[in-house]
Amino acid sequence: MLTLSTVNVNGLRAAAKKGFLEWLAGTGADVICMQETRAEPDQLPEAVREPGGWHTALAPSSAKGRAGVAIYSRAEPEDVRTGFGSAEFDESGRYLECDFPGVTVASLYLPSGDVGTPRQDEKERFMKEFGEYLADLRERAVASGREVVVCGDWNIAHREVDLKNWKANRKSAGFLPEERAWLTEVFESGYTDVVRSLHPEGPGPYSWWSYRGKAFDNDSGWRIDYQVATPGLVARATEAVVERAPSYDQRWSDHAPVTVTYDF
Amino acid sequence: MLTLSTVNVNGLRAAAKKGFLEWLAGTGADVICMQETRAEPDQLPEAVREPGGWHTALAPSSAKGRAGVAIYSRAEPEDVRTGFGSAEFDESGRYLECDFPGVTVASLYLPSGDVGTPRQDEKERFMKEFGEYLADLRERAVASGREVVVCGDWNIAHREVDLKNWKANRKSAGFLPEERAWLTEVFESGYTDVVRSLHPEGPGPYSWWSYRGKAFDNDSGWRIDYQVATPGLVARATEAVVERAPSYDQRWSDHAPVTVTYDF
DNA sequence: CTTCTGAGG
DNA sequence: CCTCTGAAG
Repeated sequence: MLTLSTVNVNGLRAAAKKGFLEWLAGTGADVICMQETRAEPDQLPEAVREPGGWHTALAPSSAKGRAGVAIYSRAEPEDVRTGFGSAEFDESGRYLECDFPGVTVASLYLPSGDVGTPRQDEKERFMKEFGEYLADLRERAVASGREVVVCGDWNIAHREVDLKNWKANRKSAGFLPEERAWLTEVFESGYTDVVRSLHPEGPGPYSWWSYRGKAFDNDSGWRIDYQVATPGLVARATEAVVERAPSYDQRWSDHAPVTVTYDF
Repeated sequence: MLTLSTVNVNGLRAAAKKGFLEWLAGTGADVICMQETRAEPDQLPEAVREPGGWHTALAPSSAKGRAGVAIYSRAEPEDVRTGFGSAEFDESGRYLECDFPGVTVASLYLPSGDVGTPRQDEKERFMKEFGEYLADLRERAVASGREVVVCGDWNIAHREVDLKNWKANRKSAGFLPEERAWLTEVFESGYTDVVRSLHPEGPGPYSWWSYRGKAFDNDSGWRIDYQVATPGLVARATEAVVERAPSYDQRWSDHAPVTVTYDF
């Protein structure tokens, strides 16, 4: 049994002040992938950087206060690797892999952008490079008989059922035709969207609600956090939940943890 | 009877969220001089920009989020003037005058600096220019039979009794020999430190406690907020209080209001 | 609306 | 330690 959680914490320091550590103490997950830690290891309190019972792998961004991914695991990883061989992105705190027996778990934070801005161009460059890496990763997994799951904030809603307001967002970054097409390619290249495979019907479950306006209270959310896995894992996935907070004030991030149990 | 308060609000927007408006509603002051408003008029909520029963004169800095002085008064001023004729400082939100019958009330926010930094050089340039202006202001007051009081954050403790830890601060900006000498000059040129004249004994009353460490709880304060007045007002000053908050959490600024009643 | 930063205090 | 800012989300 392997239970995997992924959550964009929107600042690990802020999250820790608002309840992340209580969630961590209560979770049954074996591995937790985090995104947007937005901190150097030295900036984190001890209880966050090295919580008892967990091994922690951190990949901060070279730009202070930006991005940053991490993987916490009850078992010590066999190997830890940062980046995916990209000159542009390997120091940007967006990708981290940990190997466990028979399975590689990755934490991904795909750039977010706004249409017509340099950040959106960056997102597109990332998608291109990372897509190629995913193909390579899969080939190596097949060759070595390992499974792979890439957990994280992909910053793209795949289909209309993956966001509350798809009509209003047809021209919004995160739901652009080219972004959706890219995800489709990923999902047709030997990787599967595990939550959707367990819950074929939408709408949702959403995993992100903007802090702006009343998005959370109106459940005006997006499903942009995924566990994207190779077939051996998909076949063994038994349960998926999005741990939506009970109320606005009980949130410690604008994203909710996406947790999947694998009979592995 | 004229009651005058002066207080560095350390961000009028923040202060308003923490109790400034309640203090305003309860004060018996007729005129309130404020410093470090740190806001453009448009950034202020209506209840702060135009509270009922008050006339408000604002002199924001041209640099957003910095400095800024204001004068609130129950009576409408006869005249309002910003700056003191300085090319360098007139747009910096550091000086504002309001005329009332027989008396000119000014709100002053003297720059603060750190030894060896450009800000300290700026403070020194300000002291020099403003010292000359004070002499001129006094001459005009004498000639026209008006009184003058310059209220504000002068960012200088005058004597050893004016801060808790004078020995440790002999080389600190705000208690440098040259700054203290400058204040002595002011106080020997026809202006008087009204609070000290009513309370000749120190230590204190302090008007500022750093937010750092336990300065407030230890009463490790500085007296840097003054009402500096011409003789006709000094002679009529009957009572002076520093409205130190009852506890750390009840503060809405790191400074306390300094309130003087004049039998005028 | 929130989290960072860095300047300023 | 606190309040702004501006970038970012």
